[in-house]
Amino acid sequence: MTENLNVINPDIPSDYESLKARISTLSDSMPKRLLQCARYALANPDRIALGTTAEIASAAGVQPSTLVRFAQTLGFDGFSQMQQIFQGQLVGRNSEYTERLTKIRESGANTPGSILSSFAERSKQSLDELVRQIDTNAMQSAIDMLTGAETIHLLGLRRAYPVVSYLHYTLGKMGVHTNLLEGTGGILEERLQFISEKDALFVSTFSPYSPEVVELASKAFGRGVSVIALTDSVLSPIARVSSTVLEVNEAEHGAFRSLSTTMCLATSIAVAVGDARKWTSLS
Amino acid sequence: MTENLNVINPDIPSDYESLKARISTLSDSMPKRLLQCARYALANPDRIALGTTAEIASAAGVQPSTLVRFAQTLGFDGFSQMQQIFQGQLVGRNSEYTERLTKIRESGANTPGSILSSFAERSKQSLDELVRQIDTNAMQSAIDMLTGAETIHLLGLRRAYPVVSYLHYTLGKMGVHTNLLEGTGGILEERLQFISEKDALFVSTFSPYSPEVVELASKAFGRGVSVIALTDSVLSPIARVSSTVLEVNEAEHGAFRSLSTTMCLATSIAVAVGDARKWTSLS
DNA sequence: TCACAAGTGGAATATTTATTCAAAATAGAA
DNA sequence: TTCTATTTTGAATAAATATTCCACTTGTGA
Repeated sequence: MTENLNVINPDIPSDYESLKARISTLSDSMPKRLLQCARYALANPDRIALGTTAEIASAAGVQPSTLVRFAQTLGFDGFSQMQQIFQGQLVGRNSEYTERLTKIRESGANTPGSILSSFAERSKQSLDELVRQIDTNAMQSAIDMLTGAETIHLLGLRRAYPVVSYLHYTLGKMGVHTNLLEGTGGILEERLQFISEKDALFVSTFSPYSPEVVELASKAFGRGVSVIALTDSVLSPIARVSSTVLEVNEAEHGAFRSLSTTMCLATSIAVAVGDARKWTSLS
Repeated sequence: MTENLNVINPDIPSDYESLKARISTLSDSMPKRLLQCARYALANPDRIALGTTAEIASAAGVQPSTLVRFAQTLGFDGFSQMQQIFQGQLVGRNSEYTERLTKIRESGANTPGSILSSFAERSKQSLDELVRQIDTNAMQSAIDMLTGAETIHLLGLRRAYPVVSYLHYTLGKMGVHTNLLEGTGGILEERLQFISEKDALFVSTFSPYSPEVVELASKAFGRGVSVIALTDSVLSPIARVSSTVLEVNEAEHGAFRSLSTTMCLATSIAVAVGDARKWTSLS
């Protein structure tokens, strides 16, 4: 490991922006090969972040040792230390959120305001991730299935219940025929007979997954019903018994998870389905 | 370098999506530690991309060698080969993401992606607003009332129902005694008698406000019960009949509103109350 | 309960990777 | 040109990292 001195050494750029600034200042007085490094680094930051000295050096047309000298010229101990800055940049957008979060955490204890800010920050982060990671094909096929269904059956217990009850409300308001499956155990099982193959089953469950929900979905799926699952991981047991899986990583604060992101996705789906139904019913 | 064989070996996932699919398929037959790796990898892909076996292993609570076995189970030669897939994902996404966003904005059409990103964008704005505009005094007094209450009665219909049902679940999980008021009209009215003055009533309603909710809150308030209202405007009829008002401006897309922001606030309150109760019950 | 298979931990090893260093090359000044 | 100060090179070295291997543990079916 590197010395602790570095942490307080003001000569070491601590983020990508200041590193870029440093490079541009020093580039005037740089000899040929170091300039070559500078150009390459600014043009291919991703490669610096992920590559090894050997790979990068050969791509930039210099020696590995030159790369080390380059990093040292900029104030770093060596190449590895500089590389971390490039890696931080690659992780990208998240850095601004984590920065604000540490500020919130530093600023003090569990005041209502700080809890709220923390949840809000994480929710925003989580929303970004949602848009970035969403499988639009899966989303489209979910919407198609829900649009084509005669009745949409909705199933979700515990934390997932608010999600499906909101879908029930929203879809209902748009004139889509929905059926909210409630109750547990045997009562729930009995509902299965009312789900026809022309229908769709929208099911949601999060870790720790409700066994009764998975089981009912599994039986419906086995009978040929379109099953759309909204869950938190592809490892979810529901993933194996559904036609389409929508994955969402919910924001959390300590051990507690909000529903912000999940609700955003659910609402979007409801609106898309409502929209699609409107067009098909008009024709 | 690895053997060329790997390039044509169909058993090796070549991109992040197929890797995820592979993990999902094989996770059934995975023993404890490998499952642990699988979960960690899916939850922290960035760390897999950038970390060393030692770092990742300790973060995931396994041995470095287990990480290697995990990669081999998925068909890779070793950890390093698997890591490349995660790195590829990391590089691709930033550029892809912005690219996708501009495409969505340009097209303007109501594709699933555009609806989702619009909701997500507005939700983020709305969350910012929430943190900025929240009346922390009101929030604190709401938390105090809910903490001091013997039983917390929860009331909300239509769009507000998911909010209170989520509070019901979350508070319940923290050991807080709650009572979710359901039904409409006369049935609802009858519940009033079970609300004691030592209790608190958490009520939520949004425009167009449910008359039955306002009426029940009004009666409870008249009888001296602490009423905490979560609504969308200080002009809400519920504001005049409650001890504390929490206001939230929800994100909307066209005529449709999400519940992201409201859920964020509700969760924060639940966590704060759970926290406060823990301390008071300990003393 | 036993025997056997499967899985796991962690030290030992092999490999890769960063870094150093001294010799060689280059550029600049007189 | 010659001398000196810089810069570069690339092999040598040190550090780190991934991977293997085997003793040990855990689980399983008879």
